[in-house]
Amino acid sequence: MKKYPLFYQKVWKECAKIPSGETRTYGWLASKIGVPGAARAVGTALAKNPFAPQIPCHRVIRSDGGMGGYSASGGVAAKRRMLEREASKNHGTS
DNA sequence: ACTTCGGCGTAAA
DNA sequence: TTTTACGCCGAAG
Repeated sequence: MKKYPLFYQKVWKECAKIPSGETRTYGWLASKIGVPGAARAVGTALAKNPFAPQIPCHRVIRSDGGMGGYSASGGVAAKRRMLEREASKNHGTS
């Protein structure tokens, strides 16, 4: 069991609070954590996240609406796919 | 639309 | 211990 920085845990926690089909920006998450402007630090936290495919970090996107990157499986492609899948699920249509 | 610089936190040197 | 480099960024030019 490794000890992770408090900042990382905050990020993962907030990230886990994001409802399905919804998306948040890194800056929004950073402000929620308590460090507005640390969008990059937030990205770093998600990048080092040991729960990579487990934590809904794929629901976090850039302020531009882009995916930026994705250190977990599949990369940006998988991220985009999950996002669309959860969004469609929200609509109720397949 | 694209490029450049700035700012935050962590990991590594 | 201090400094440098890095990362799923963001804003400005």
